[in-house]
Amino acid sequence: MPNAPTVVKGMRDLLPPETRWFAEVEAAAREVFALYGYEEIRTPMLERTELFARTVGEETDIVGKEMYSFTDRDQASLTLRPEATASVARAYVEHRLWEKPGWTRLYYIGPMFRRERPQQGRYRQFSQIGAELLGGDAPQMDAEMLIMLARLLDRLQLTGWTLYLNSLGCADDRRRYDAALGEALRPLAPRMCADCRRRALTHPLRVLDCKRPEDQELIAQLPTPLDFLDDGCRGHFETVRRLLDAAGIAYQLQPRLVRGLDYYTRTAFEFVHGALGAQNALLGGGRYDLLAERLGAPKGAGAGIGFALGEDRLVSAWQAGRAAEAVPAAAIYLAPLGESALGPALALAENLRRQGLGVMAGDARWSAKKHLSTAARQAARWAVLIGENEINSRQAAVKALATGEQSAVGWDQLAEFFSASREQILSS
RNA sequence: GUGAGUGUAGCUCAGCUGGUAGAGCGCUGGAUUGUGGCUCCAGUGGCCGAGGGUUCAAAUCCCUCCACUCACCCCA
Repeated sequence: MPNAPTVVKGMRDLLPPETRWFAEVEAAAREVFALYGYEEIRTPMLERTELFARTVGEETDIVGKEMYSFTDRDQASLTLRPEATASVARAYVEHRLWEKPGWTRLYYIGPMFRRERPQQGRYRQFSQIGAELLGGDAPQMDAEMLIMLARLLDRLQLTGWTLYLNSLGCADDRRRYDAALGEALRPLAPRMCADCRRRALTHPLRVLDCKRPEDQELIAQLPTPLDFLDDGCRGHFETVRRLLDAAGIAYQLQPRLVRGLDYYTRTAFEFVHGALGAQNALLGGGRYDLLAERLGAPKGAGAGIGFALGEDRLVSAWQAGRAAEAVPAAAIYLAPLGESALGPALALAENLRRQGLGVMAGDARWSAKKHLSTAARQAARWAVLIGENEINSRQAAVKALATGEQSAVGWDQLAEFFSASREQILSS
């Protein structure tokens, strides 16, 4: 097929059975979120470019070079969302959600877009599952969110992850820290790698998570944000840690953990997983006490904490530890033998579906052999053959594909037959 | 944006220092007139990523481009 259109670079088709893994992950997430009182929010995939520039940060890579932006016909600059926290914060402010009683708990599931060079675990369209807990600055919120995340990963029976925890401090701390870091970096930077020398000027915090072993010794001499927490932030962080300990959530203190988005303050965290290659961040998040306020929420009402989980990465890590089992799209395979059987056969299938039984049919022109072969390879549990004999006797030929046992079942007894068999299988 | 690796059948790949294309899987049919996943047999299937160059001769050597992958960067 010459010149046939192909998928856009960095984007991919998710086919069965992979779509099934995604659906399972999403169902588990919804289930766990509900246990903590979270409800779903759906915001548009398109936002004003300005929203991301103001919240994510003008200087970040995401805003600087990774956004899919275009000018609409009315000259408005619009952008395909690179992340959803900004959108949720925007909606929180726009609909004055702080006026509702209690903290606001929202979760979302959906595609995000960043124009990066694709590689393992990194796509230009990728799905994130995230949640935001808004309306307060209590350390209890931070702990609740991390506990919920640990529960979600447990619910998915995912193992092999590590929680990294840090505190970046509040705005004042950050200012003092940035100054001190710049100071400390001046004599050391010339001895570091080219990337670090560049980062020392553009984004000093980033120097901290340089992976070059040669630079580690120098980086170890640099101050970390933890050294500059004021009493309030230190107390906040200590409480979060105490609550995690009490809940039995293991974590690693990672003073050099840095978050990429500008709006983060205080608690920052990341769950990494060993089976993900270079892009090992399974989910990341943190507190953003000023985000919503900057978008117009009254002072104090906009504080919150949130996370985003890379659904594609989660599915990939999840699948890495499981054997693929053949699951039928429908348990019953209907084999109409010949065009003349088609009418009654389809009516029968429809009757079964009315009882909640899944039925998939094969082409009436196929041979019985081809039907059985197809049924078996589609992992169906039963094949129901309807031909002239069956129509004359009003008895369907039902074959259990696992055992090969075949029996004649009256048309009216079919639904009952399958229901009974299903219970038998489930109880055995 | 930078670097490296790889492009041969629908898929996974073989094809040595140039002589004009192969396997396994898949798919179709048969062994089995209405009975399966196994087995056996047969068949189907490729402008060897694209363009140019060297040569009597290029999948193979050289150049350019394109695509994919991984890594850097950055992040979920």
